Amino acid sequence: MKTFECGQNFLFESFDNGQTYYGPFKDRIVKLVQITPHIIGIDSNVKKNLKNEMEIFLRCKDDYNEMLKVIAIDDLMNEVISYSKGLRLLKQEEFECSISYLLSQCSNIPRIKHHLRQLGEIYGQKVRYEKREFFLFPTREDLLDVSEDTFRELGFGYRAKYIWNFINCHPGFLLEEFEDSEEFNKNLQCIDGIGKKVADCIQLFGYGDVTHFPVDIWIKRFMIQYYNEGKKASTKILSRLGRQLFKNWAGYAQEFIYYYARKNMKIEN
DNA sequence: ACACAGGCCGAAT
DNA sequence: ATTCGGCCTGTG
Repeated sequence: MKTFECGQNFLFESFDNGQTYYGPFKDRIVKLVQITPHIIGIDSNVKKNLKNEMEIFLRCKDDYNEMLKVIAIDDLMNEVISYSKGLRLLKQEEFECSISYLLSQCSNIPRIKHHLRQLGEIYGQKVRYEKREFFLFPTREDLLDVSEDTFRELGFGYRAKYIWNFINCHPGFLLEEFEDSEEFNKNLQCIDGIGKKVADCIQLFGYGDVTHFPVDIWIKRFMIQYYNEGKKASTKILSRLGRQLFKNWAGYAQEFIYYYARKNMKIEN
């Protein structure tokens, strides 16, 4: 399932080469099965309100075809789309998402997954589901008593301070709502350890604001090569460019491009 | 063994 | 407004 192979979520995993994925979502373990290219089967150890929760998680209300039309701005994007089509953007749980992207900086996917799994195994609730053992991701409250040193011992390195600070110094953060998308973005960047890229990711994947266009190293390579005549540009500039090109669906374009770029672009510079 | 990661921060241009 | 070194440490 492309949705879980494009680096937006770190805790869902497949046990059968990609037909079925299991992972934590809020208070439960969810199973998603690709039945046909267009149909996803859903199950969970907690059935209550499952359909509604999954419609939000999988962003079922988005007009996928409309989105495709808007981001198909040229031949290149048509190629990207035909390669990445089927991928769904997720609207993840806010706290887990924030911690994930705070940990992601200057790291790599296997390591990020390892760190997040450790948090689950130590501080999250254990759940048995279909004869397997899973762990929910801890809530902010679950992590209030954990010291910065402990996070360091888990291998977070200099990110330990960011994580501790986020948990302990921004208790109201998740509840805050901002009318203005830009204002929220700036407020996120005021938090220690959150810069432009991480703020964009949290806003896009955690708060469901698909107008944002996070620029990581892969997006940067792609954008510079194809939409900036090979000239260097800052992530800030490229993020703005992405939003100009792909309008209100920039977040989808970003994930489509990411999936495409990781598989198809050679590493240069 | 030893650079290098899906950045951020602060200081110095 | 842009560039640069340092930050931690698991992974390749």
